[in-house]
Amino acid sequence: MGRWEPDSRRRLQEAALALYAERGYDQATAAEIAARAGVTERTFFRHFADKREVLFGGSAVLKEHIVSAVAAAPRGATPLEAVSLGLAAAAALLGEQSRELSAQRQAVIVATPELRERELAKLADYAAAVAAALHGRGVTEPQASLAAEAGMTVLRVALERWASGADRRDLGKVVEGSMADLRGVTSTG
Amino acid sequence: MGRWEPDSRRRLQEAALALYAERGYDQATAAEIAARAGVTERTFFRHFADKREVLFGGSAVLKEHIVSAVAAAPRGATPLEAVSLGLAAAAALLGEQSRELSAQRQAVIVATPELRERELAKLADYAAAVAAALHGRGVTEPQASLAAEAGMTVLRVALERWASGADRRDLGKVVEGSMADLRGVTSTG
DNA sequence: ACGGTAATGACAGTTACTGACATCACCGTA
DNA sequence: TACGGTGATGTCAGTAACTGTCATTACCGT
Repeated sequence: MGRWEPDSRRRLQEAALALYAERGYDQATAAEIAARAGVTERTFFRHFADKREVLFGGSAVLKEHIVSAVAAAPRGATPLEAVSLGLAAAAALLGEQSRELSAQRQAVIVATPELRERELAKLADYAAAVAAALHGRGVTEPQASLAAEAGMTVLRVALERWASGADRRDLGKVVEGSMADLRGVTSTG
Repeated sequence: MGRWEPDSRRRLQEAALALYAERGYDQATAAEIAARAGVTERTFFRHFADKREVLFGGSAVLKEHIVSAVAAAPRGATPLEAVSLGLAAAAALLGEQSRELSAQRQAVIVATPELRERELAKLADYAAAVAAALHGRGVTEPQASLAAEAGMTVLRVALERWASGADRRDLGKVVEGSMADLRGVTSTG
């Protein structure tokens, strides 16, 4: 550890979310965020590749949880059932944080095109990893990619409904409901 | 029209694709693209919001085609059937261009994270418009969003398979096949 | 001939991001 | 206890994406 205040990474994340929420993403400079966190701008970019990434600091952990759950699904599970288990794991992890904080983060993302782009890219990254996990379960292309992509779509739709308050249930329940809706759409349509 | 060489927009698009393909996206500066097109850097940014957008110049037209086809689907069509008609329209439009040019463009996009992000954002934008068109057909949420998102996923997966040469059939056929795969995955899984 | 207009050029300025080097506390070890 | 290695940070210069503003110029209708 360094000799300065510890947790600079966490402080940067909190400062960024606060500033983005206060005055908007593009009105907040990296230098300002760093100053609020008590470090220099250079340190900001040592911890995060760019201004967007600071809001997605936990994505690697989330990805690992999802992939592990998919890989650990019972042998008999169908591809989409395995994906559903991954989504449940994601919901459990995301549900740990306060709904209020998640809602603030999601509000900033929804309000900022650049951040929405990044969120989509993260989900696409998860989808690729899930597809690889499905390959490991013997699922072939393009079924693996389609199941993974469909699952991430379900997660995103559910997350939006949950964070916006449109659905008051627990995130896990919202995810389950959205997955059921997807099945309904694709089986009858 | 202006008094200089016309078609500056098209020239910029061609110059950008060529330079991105030659030396990579981040090794090509906006100034270089503009110079090759015979204009100044400022003109580049008058035609395109940023360095990425120059590869997505036809997206508004494509979006219109998709939405129109969805809206014009027969009354009895299910949501996913309507979306399928939109995908067919997209495939028809994209199939007009030479497969070689499309493949070059797709190769650049696949090789560049920033461009992949933008492509995902474009597809998400199409999905939102398609969902709105489905609303106009009486489809409610979340079925409309899920059908639209699933459709755009199918389009993306099919486009990758087609442009990469993994599937030698016409784009329309590849799209149909991917849609059938999605139905298979979600009905049995 | 003339005034309006749309596209472009010219140019200064901000800011995201990078590379290179210096600095400083901590830690193991002699 | 002194000492060298290490990791995180500071400092500073530099590139390039993008923006605002104003001047310029051909075309077009009257």
